[in-house]
Amino acid sequence: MTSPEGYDKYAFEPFAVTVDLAVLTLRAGTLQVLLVERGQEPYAGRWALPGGFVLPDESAEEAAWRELAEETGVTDGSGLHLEQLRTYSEPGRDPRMRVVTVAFAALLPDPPVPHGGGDAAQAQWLRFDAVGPLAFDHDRILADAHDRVGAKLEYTCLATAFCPPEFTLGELQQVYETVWGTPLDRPNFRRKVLATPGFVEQVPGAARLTGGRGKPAALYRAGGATALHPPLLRPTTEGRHR
Amino acid sequence: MTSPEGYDKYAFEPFAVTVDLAVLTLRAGTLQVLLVERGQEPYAGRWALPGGFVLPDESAEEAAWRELAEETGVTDGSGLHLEQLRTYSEPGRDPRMRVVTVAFAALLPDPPVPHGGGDAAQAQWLRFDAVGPLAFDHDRILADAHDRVGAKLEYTCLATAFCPPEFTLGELQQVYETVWGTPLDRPNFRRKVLATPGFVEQVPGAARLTGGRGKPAALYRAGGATALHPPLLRPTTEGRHR
DNA sequence: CCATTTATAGTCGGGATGACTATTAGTCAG
DNA sequence: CTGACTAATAGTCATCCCGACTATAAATGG
Repeated sequence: MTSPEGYDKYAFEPFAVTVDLAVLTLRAGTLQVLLVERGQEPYAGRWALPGGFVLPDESAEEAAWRELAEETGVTDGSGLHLEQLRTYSEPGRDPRMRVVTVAFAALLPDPPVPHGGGDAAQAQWLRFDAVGPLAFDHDRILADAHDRVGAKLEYTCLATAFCPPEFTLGELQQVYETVWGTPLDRPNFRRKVLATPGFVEQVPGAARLTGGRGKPAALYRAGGATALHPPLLRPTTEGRHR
Repeated sequence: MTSPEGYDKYAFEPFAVTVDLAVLTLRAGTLQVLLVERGQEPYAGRWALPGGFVLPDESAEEAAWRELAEETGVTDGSGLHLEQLRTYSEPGRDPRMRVVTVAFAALLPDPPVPHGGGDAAQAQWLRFDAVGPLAFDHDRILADAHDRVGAKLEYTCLATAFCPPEFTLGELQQVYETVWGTPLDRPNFRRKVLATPGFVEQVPGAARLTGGRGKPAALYRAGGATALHPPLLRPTTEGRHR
């Protein structure tokens, strides 16, 4: 029997606890992931999610923020989304020893962080759809992160976490299209977003030319809302969602 | 630096890893939680979520199933929903030592499990809305479980996990009303559920009188679908969702 | 100055949903 | 037996959301 009351009477096995980060961003219209190349066995030469041990005096969340700063160089977490995904604890997931990992998903706007800011190993942005098999169970973690982000786009304002502080509705739409892998109708997307109170608010006078061509677009910033009601559902493909 | 590559070179702190279970059921039209009374400090005499250590050779999921069986006496997990919630790892959450807990939410149909089936301490069903302050951070875990279940009712078929194998639409509606704490319009609920392919399927000839009074209701069982498209949103209260 | 590109405005029909009303089929009290 | 009461089921109706589409505006580059 293993009741938590029995700390003194019953043995328990200590585990190593780590965090693993699925750091996602949108670069040049593609979804990209921050990965590090492993130098040692097991899985030497393979790509892996950045991560590390949880220190004795910090929570998994704090460890995740710390690792994120170490790998990307981000110093202020403002406008940056970090969210716990789930915990992976299969006994054999690390061949060396028993490691329980708390996985996080992090979302960054495009231009920032030239990565490798600190002493950390060379972290690299790779295209999400081009990552080969990763080390450990990181394929699974990354897939779960993608699923979660895709689902949360439907019913939260999460998409703005991929955007710089000011953005056009076209850029916001690109977030949805890229993560979901589906084209969306522009006028309908616009109508929906603007009809959701608190999703975005227009920056008064400003306008930006997306790349030079076409009519200049109005600039928006994230509004105060966090949830979308009703949700912005992706085109019906029948039966999704975990 | 705390790279996972440095197992041999860098120290890490071993943690105790536990699972905690928010076991929910619907009894007599109320949401109830399975709790155990603590006999020892800290929090002696307080109610706590059932849980225990993860054993060396099992995953957190396996530990959760084992604990669930120990506390409730359920032997087959069929028609029983167990889902990982998130992991709580704040350094001070257990005053005795560093304990990282992986929390789960479990959903059971009403009549089963007279609880305390085995050797475990006296597990008791308590009304969800009447639980006092719980031990450790279990209030938070329980609240998170309730939020999660409420949200998943909107876009999954999870509600059937609270129902016996065969149930009436009235009973299914009661699940929604009890968890959400909102009354729903009966004809509209019915229309919505029946219009969602795979949510429920009718049991051919059967009918049951809910309690004796009123017109007998047709019996249904859970269909093959897991997701609801479009979702069954709760009455607009503006701004929910985590 | 015309083709191209992108943003924005607006239209139209169908479907889902909220608010109701009506009917059916039982139990229970007298 | 009969009439209240209860609960399930059927149906109506207006509104709003949404997908599909057309049209216009404002910029660029030949």
